Amino acid sequence: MLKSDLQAMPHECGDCPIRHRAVCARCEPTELTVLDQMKFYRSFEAGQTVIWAGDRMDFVGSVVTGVATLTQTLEDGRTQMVGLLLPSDFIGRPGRDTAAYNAVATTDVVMCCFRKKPFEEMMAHTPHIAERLLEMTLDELDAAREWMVVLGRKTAREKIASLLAIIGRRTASLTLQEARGEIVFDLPLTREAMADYLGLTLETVSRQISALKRDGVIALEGKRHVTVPDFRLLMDEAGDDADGGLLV
Amino acid sequence: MLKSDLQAMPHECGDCPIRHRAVCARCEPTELTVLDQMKFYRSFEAGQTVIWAGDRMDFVGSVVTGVATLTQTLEDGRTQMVGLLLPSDFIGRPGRDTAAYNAVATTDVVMCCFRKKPFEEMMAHTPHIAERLLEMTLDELDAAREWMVVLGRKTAREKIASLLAIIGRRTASLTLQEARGEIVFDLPLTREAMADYLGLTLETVSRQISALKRDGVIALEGKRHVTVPDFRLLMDEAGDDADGGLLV
DNA sequence: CGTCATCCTTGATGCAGATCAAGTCAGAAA
DNA sequence: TTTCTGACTTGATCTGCATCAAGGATGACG
Repeated sequence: MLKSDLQAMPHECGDCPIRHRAVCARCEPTELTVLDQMKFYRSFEAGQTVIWAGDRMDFVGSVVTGVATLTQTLEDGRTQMVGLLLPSDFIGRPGRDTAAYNAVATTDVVMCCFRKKPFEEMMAHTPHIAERLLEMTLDELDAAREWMVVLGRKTAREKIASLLAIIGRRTASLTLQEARGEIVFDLPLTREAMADYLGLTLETVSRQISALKRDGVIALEGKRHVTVPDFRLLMDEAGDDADGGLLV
Repeated sequence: MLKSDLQAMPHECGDCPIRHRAVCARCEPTELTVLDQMKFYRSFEAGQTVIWAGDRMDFVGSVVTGVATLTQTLEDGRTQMVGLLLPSDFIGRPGRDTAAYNAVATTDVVMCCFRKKPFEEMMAHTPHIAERLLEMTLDELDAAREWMVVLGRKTAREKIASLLAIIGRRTASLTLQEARGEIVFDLPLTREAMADYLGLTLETVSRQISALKRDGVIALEGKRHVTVPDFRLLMDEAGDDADGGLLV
């Protein structure tokens, strides 16, 4: 655990897998050089906590590989996931010095971090970063609003289908599959994490996944490896009007 | 309707009621002069639609007075509110040319608008605007995440209490009441709109409001005028761990 | 090889909130 | 005044998901 915290990752920004999608996407070579010198990598094992809500947070950063979650907990233990962080997603809020949510790695995760202070100073001088961060935040807001529709108005079956569609589409875009016809991916979340995402219990998640399997909407190999024979069918089950093009 | 669309509002930015909270909050006098010349006011009557999802949107703007809602609708008519726009809140997304959601005025509303193109150009040259917009968007994202917890994990009674607390706190901050002890306000939403906010039916909203009244958590005069004798008590009913200081 | 823990599935039952169905109330129009 | 309409309330019943409970599968580790 300690070891992994400090483990160095000898990446150059130039061949960074999230170079064109992360907060640094718009930076010019000279700006990138500065960032390159500021940045440091941190690794987290699956299940490890990145930060607790309320704790002092002196860095911001991007998920390079892996999946992490943001969750909020009520005093009696009910928990709701409020963010699903995939590669290129940003964590931390400039201008705030404590974490607002629990962040947990659900797979092994590598993050590219910057100490908050220098990053904020750089933001003030480098419109390319603030610009990109605004764009990413607006995208996240759209995703949060789409998610609110799922939480507020969809049935359990539709919720599961929606989540599978989101993960499937994002995975497809990373692996250059097309998000139609057959797509294949691994679930990066336990049943419980899916329940926390969707405002359900893990039993209901399990039942609905079994039902979708029984109805041929998905096929499972083990508990995590999912094949969607017809993505169109899955989208229908999700109950959206449009094809959900917003989320990416 | 047409008349109200075009009605001019002879405001100077200097004495604008949302001057210090809106997207222009950080602008300097010279920048304000430019905005002052670009801006135009639009008024909407209660119930009037500001814009339909998917429609071309060639302006952005701020709510000056009144309350509007953003809603998303599934094909079978299920509706979820995804944004509640109070004075100083921003509507529209720079860089996008169609509306993503339905926007409806729920009370009479006055908006301060800018044509999108000139506003975007100004944003590119005026970091103060982009800066403030980033900050506001991050706040909205926090609010959306808080809302997700409400939608996903709270009971009907807690949902109602949460909504009353949010409206009460915001109203209090506008009218310089303190958000503790007794506070008094008018609901700017119908029962149906509250239901769409909270992912409930209007019957359940009505029943839970009656229950809170019966239990002395709130008092009602007519259907809309609410007195909260002890704001602390209402917060307890909302089931949050903290005092929800984030939302404002 | 067993055993232990974690994650998951499935069944039985209960209940919160949805749905269906009458009303009530207050303000506007006639 | 009556009538109408839109917003709201309340009651009766239904149902989707939660809850409670038991057991299965897989992999790590002795």
